[in-house]
Amino acid sequence: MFIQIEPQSDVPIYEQVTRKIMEGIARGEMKPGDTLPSVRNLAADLGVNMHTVNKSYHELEEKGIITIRAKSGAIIRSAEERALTTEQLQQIEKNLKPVVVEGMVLGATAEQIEHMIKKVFSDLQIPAEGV
Amino acid sequence: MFIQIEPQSDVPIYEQVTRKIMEGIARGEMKPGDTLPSVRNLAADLGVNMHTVNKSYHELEEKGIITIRAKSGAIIRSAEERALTTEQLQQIEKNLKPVVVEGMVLGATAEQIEHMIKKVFSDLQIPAEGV
DNA sequence: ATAATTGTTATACAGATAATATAACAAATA
DNA sequence: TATTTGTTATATTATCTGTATAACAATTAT
Repeated sequence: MFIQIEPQSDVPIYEQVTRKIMEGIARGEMKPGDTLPSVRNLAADLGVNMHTVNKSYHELEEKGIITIRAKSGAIIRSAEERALTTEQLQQIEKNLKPVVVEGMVLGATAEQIEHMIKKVFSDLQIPAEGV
Repeated sequence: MFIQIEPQSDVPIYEQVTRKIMEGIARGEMKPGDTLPSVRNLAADLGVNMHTVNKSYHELEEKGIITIRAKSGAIIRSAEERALTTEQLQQIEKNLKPVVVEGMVLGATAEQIEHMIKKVFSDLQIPAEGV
């Protein structure tokens, strides 16, 4: 697997793994139905402990992104299976708020921030509406 | 001061304080040149330790939002003093990315996310361009 | 000038989190 | 049947979070 970890980051390793996998899915490198590598294999690839990867997988499951089949493996859920709930929308907004507020206070305009979001989308090669 | 803390949140107290102060500035409740309450006073108001508030203030200073005058007090920097640097823009984008990616993977569109950002702006009663 | 306030620094402590290290278990798979 | 899988358990180390005191020196108020 293609994941690269920054050991001295302030972001915990398990969180980095979670994000990288989400990025992989967003990029389309991993598709619904695909099986994630076993926690032992991925841990060995990254040079980290099994439990660290296991924690990531459970975080992804809690977010509704994957399904863990006990003693079998983890598969990526399809878009239908993970239909966006209002709770999830609220959670996204909750996560978004402090970042946007900080940008505002530093002097960024709504246009600048919206531009960044389009950039994130385009960097992941997912066409955003009207771009 | 008007800050309310959630003791059992997964967000550290010092981070909550930092965010609430940024919100206050974004709302215009606190303006550039204004003095923040002393770390001891605010800590007493919130019922937390002095060092916890002190950590928030230093985080705000590191972000370029306030200036701490040693043994005197902390004042909010003006928009001119904190002119948005490219590094700060990159930092905002860096903070924005994982949140946006998660939204994408969960099925949110760029339009939905942009709408949330406009909502954050409007909730803080700061008019966003073209809204 | 004196007293109070301020951020700073230092030390110590307790609790939670992060990460690693082994190990064994039971179900699923080869 | 043997291997692989996630699960569970225990233990250890390090870092982070938060509190608790205390003293210091500069600023500010009286």
